Amino acid sequence: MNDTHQKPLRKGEQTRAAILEAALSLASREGLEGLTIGVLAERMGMSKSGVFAHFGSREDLQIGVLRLYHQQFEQEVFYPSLREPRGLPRLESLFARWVARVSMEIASGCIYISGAAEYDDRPGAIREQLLEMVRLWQVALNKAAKQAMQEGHLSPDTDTDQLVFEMYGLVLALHHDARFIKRPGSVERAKKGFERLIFGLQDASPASSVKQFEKKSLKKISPTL
Amino acid sequence: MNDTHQKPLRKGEQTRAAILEAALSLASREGLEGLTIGVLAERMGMSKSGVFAHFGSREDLQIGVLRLYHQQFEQEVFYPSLREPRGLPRLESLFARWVARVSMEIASGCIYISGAAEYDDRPGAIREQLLEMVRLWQVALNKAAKQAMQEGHLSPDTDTDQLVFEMYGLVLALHHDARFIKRPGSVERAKKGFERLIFGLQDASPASSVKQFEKKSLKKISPTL
DNA sequence: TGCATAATAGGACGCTCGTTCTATTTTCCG
DNA sequence: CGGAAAATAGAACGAGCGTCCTATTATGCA
Repeated sequence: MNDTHQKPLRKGEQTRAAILEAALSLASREGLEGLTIGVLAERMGMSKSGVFAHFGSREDLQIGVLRLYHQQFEQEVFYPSLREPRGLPRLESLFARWVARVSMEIASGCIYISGAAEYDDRPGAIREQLLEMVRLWQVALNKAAKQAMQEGHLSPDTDTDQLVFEMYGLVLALHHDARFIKRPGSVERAKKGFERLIFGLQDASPASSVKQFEKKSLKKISPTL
Repeated sequence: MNDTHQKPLRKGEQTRAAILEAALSLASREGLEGLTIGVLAERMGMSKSGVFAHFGSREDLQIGVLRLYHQQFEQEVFYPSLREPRGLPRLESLFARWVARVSMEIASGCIYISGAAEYDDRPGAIREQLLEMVRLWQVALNKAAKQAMQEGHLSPDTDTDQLVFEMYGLVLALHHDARFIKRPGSVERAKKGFERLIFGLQDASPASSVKQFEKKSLKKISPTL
């Protein structure tokens, strides 16, 4: 009953972290559902039970992987973009870093995206955890879009939910074409799509020019746009 | 050596077809990789070996499911759209029917999309089959887009690969938000995205008005577009 | 109606999985 | 250093998997 357990000792946490790293790399390639304790143990040079003991169950391991991924994503994509000025620059940075990360992950795979497919219809703690993270990310994008509106960088009538939907679509298409079809040029297409998307949403009213933000020129799909 | 085998008898093909239908329904929910012979047999009220005998292997079963899905997709989405006049009407029909099918599949799942995630990195006959089908579909969309260009419905400089990329993105986002996040309104967002996409690509040159195709009005994201 | 053959059932196989139990080794603090 | 506690190994479990083999039942043509 009384919580008399001491702070856990060093070695355990250290290997636990190493296991989680290996597990993340494995889950990126094989999917969270394809992550297997046996293979993980082999890759770690440990016994199955040795690995297992660090997590109460496979599900806890998977959730640990999820949390680690989330942490990396925040570190690499979200936080650095907060250093950009709020408004369109920050929104652009979020998208650019997101695309950069996904395109670096082409060989391994984005767990947010592959996980969404795996846990479509599979209730449980893993789905819940993943859902929360993806929601958080979409909310962050939405907030940045709303700020861009408030700053006058985007039209005041912008439907930010729609904007985030389409941004997500571009990244999903990138992931799909690059990773499944293995077609080159997908990164450029995602960027181009975003430029076109933003171009159509920039505020055309003269007042907005006060914000020292000139309407970006569009390397367009169609010159007659 | 000599092919003296007769045309196979009726009953076998009949149950084979029934099994494939059940397998498709199962694979839609659980994924192709989650399709299991035991569960399938149970659902069919047959023995595992009874089911198995109709296919040389699980892989052949999965490929059969894939082919059945493709056939349904063609029947429901592709062929009906060919009755629309070539150009933008046909392209719009393809997209609309595609979206309609995916939104009806929200409870089960689109195998093209879930399969793409599952067979990202898993070489073999299944991936090859799936890849061919998805490529075929993208080529069909591309062809329709090119025709819309030739008919003067879209600007002659339209990058159709880019257009198909973004169309695919919209459907992927629809699938993601509706099926994983279970957020309502995704269908409308996909349609809205497509309208915006097409709006930006319509030919503004006066000559194009000859084609009796007026520039569609846009229920826009942003009224100041 | 018979009879070859197709269709199905039942059981067993080898494998991998997550998990548990117990024993052994390693770690780290008093 | 010594000894409690943590970390790991090793073996075994029960279940589910695809597949194979052999018997049994159902089918459909002569």
